[in-house]
This record gives sequence, structure tokens and C-alpha cells, in this order.
Amino acid sequence: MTQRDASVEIIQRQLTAFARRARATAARIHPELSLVSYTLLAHLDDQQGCRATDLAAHYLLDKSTVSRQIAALEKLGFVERRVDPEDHRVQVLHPTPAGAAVLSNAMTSRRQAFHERLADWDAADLDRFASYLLRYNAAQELKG
Amino acid sequence: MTQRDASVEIIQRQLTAFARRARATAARIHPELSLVSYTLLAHLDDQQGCRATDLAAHYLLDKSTVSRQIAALEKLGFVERRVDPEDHRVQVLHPTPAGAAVLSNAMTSRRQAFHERLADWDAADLDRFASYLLRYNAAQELKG
DNA sequence: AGATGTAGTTGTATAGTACAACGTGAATTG
DNA sequence: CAATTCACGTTGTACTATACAACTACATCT
Repeated sequence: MTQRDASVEIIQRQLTAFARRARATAARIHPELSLVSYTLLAHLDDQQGCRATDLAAHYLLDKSTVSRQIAALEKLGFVERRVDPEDHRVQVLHPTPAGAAVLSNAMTSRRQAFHERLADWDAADLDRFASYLLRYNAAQELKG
Repeated sequence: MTQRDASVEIIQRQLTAFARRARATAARIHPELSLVSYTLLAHLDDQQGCRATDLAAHYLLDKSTVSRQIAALEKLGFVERRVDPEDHRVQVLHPTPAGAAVLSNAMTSRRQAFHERLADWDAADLDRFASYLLRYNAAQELKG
């Protein structure tokens, strides 16, 4: 086994370990929003509103899944729908003020948790780590 | 926002994006084993057998969850149980030859997928990326 | 106007998970 | 040593996330 193989093996294991823990971690950090709800809401916030179909496409989820997740978020009062006057089939989804508020809290908690975990890293390492992850995920997205 | 904040933000987003995709990726790479089954089986293989309780503790899963996962793996013929002669409550779990075989295939597929994704990285970057992930996850585990 | 396509919902099924209650065997202790 | 307590695992139950298929409603194109 080459050094290269060893590195890839470690990367694989560590990313997998992280993924396994992610949902549980999300539940701990922000119990009011699951990892998926959080993600969808964050996307709406980020994009200043978008359609259910867009969410489905972006996150490779079935539209029924998105429909139900959004229904749940709406029931919680975190998302509102605006029918597109141009095309009545379309609902443009937006976070409500309440939704924006919980999202902001969740983001703060997450950010804080990450900051704590990374507290003893120096700036250069953080920067490189960030760029490696970007590079890794970017390669990923090209392949679907 | 400092440079440091920006890096942490990127790390957070990218790790989250990875986690979101992980199950789907696992399903694509090795359809016969879910991410969890794969993980449990790999642990058994790695540890040369262990108890259900150990798996639950290690992966922060409820013992009932492990029990059912193991039951499913046993039904598929991938795991066998050996009652501990010292303590009849204990079942030491081992991969069967068939289990070791699918695991080995799955590991090969995963490894190959990772190698492909990381093909254009040079050795130094791979090495640093691996060490960053190790460092990140190690900090994680101390906190439970 | 009719055919085809797109956005979203709902019915149904499955996997993964947790918690609580339980059975069984081991260990401890009065 | 008998009784209690503890540890390991299973089973009942419930919930969430998810997919696929069938459907409704609207839009677009010919």
C-alpha cells in the first residue's frame, strides 16, 4: 500500500464517520430542526425563496419528500408559500419571520459548535482544510 | 467577519453537504449494504468480532437498533453469532465468509470511488487532508 | 381544442431509529 | 445460599425520512 492509498483510506473512513454522526449531531445542536429541514430552510433563506422542485433537484430528493418536509415546516409556521402569479402551478417558498428566526438560531448554534471544535486550529490550517473540502465536494457535484 | 470565520463557515457547509449525500452515495456504491450495515459489518471485520453492545456504544445507536440490524445481516447470511461460553448472555458477532466477501467488494467499490474522486490530488494535499479529517474527528470523539 | 408536459399532493410501502417492557442469565450481597 | 440487582439482548410500538406511483391542476404547444 502506497502512502497515497493510506491517505485515501483515511479520508474515506473519516468522512464516513462524520456522515454517520451528522444526523445525531444535528439533532443535538438544534432539536427543533432536523438536518434535512435545516438544509431546506437554509436553502430558501439563501436563495431568497425557491420552488419545491428546485429543492428536490438540488438535494436529489423525491418531490414527494420535499412536499412533505415543506408541509411540516409550514405547519410549524417556518415556511410560507406564495403562488406565482405568472404560473399558478408554482409555489414560491419563503421562510417566515419565525422560520428565519429559528434558522438563525440553529445557524448560530452550529457555527458555535464548529468554532469550538476548531478552536485550537491555526488560521492557515483552517484555510487549507476549508479549501480541501470545497475541492472535494466540487469534484463530487460534477459527477452527480 | 474574519478570515477565520469564513473558513469555519466553509468547513461547516461542506461537511454538512457531504453528510447529506452520504447515504445516497453509499446506496449507489454498494446497494446490497446500507451505510449502517456496511459500518457495522466493517467493524466486526475490523475487530475480529465483537458484541452487539459494543457496536451500540461505539456508534451511539440504541441496542434495539443494533439488534435489528444484526438480525437483518444474519438473515442475509452475512453475520453469525457465537455464544460466549464464559457468559451465556453474550453473543460474539462475526462476519461469515459471505459477509466478508460482500464487505470486501463494498470496500473495494468505495475505495475505488474515493480514489477516482481524489485522482488529481497530489500526495502532499491528500496527506494533509487526511490529517485534518483525523484531527477534526478526534476532537469530536472526546466530547461524545 | 386536444395532447403533452410540469408542479405539487397523496396513497402506500419500506428502512432506520428510539424508547419501554420484557426474558434470561450473571453477579453481588445480606 | 436466596434474593436482589445488573447486563445483554429481543420484541412491541411509534415515529421520521424516504421512494415510487397514481393523481389533480395548471400550462404549453401543435
